[in-house]
Amino acid sequence: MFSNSSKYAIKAVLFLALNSSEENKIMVKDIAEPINVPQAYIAKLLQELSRQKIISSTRGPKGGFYLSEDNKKQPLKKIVYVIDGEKRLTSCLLSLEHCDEDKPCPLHNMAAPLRTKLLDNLEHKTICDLAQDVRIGNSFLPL
Amino acid sequence: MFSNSSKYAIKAVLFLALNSSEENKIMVKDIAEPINVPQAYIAKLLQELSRQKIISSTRGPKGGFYLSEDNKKQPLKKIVYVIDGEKRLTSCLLSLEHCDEDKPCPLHNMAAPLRTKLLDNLEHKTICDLAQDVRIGNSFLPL
DNA sequence: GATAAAATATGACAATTATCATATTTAAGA
DNA sequence: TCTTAAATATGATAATTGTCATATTTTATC
Repeated sequence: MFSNSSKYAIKAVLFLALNSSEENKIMVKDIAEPINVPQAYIAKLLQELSRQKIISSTRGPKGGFYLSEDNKKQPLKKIVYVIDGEKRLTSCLLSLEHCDEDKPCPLHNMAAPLRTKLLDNLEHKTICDLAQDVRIGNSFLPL
Repeated sequence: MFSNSSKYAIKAVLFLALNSSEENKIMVKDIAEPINVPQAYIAKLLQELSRQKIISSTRGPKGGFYLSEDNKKQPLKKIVYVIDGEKRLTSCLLSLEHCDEDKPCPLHNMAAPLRTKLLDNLEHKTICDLAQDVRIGNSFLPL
């Protein structure tokens, strides 16, 4: 479904949503440990997310990663698209060129509606929605 | 979603469902071409499927691959499980150990019901169901 | 300014997955 | 029984993804 990298990225961003703010930046080593991802690996992903403006960062002493209010309003889909690329979630289940609603491939009718629904969820669920679910006990850590 | 190998395997099995029978076996080279998969690659997959009794084969002159009546009644899920393993379709979306209905991870509520439905479809849709869809024009080739 | 603490850029290494090649075994038919 | 045509077993190579290491740049503070 998602690549390992996307899973790690989602975990990191959710952690930031729950624990960081513009006034409370978090260093990569303090992110890596609680989300159970190797530090060097998550560092690379965080850099990419930062470059793509999905998360925020400042360097130097007292620096670190955090989510701005704007960052928190982004849909989950953005994370996956940046890390895995769009195709991973949207291409035909059999990777056929000529599969669409008019000429559905043999798996299309069975799976496409479900995937469309998933895409829709990823598009409308924001980072802060996810964080809120955790806060009110609709979903659970640890990551 | 599925690995490349699973996609290839599904295409090959569906091709056999539509074109082979115990009396009409098909050689690997005559499968590879119409489904657009490299011959050496699909050969290896067909061997694995045969070993797992998902398809049938005989060697020697006049040999080849085919589906027995029993083979055709198998659900799609079998193919994917044999090639990709069960975990690929059933493990937590974030690969968390402690995610289940009681303690759903932050993505679980959003995605798990959809995946359950997909699993259910894969379990109940048989090879011959797929072939029938093609025959009656509910879905389309080429593969 | 000098120093130190942080992210950033870059690239090397490892593991997994995809792809290709070939020698061996089996079965049909002359 | 010999030859030939097929799958089978095995393993080599290539590409992608995941993992790790480190030199560079930026910024805060003394």
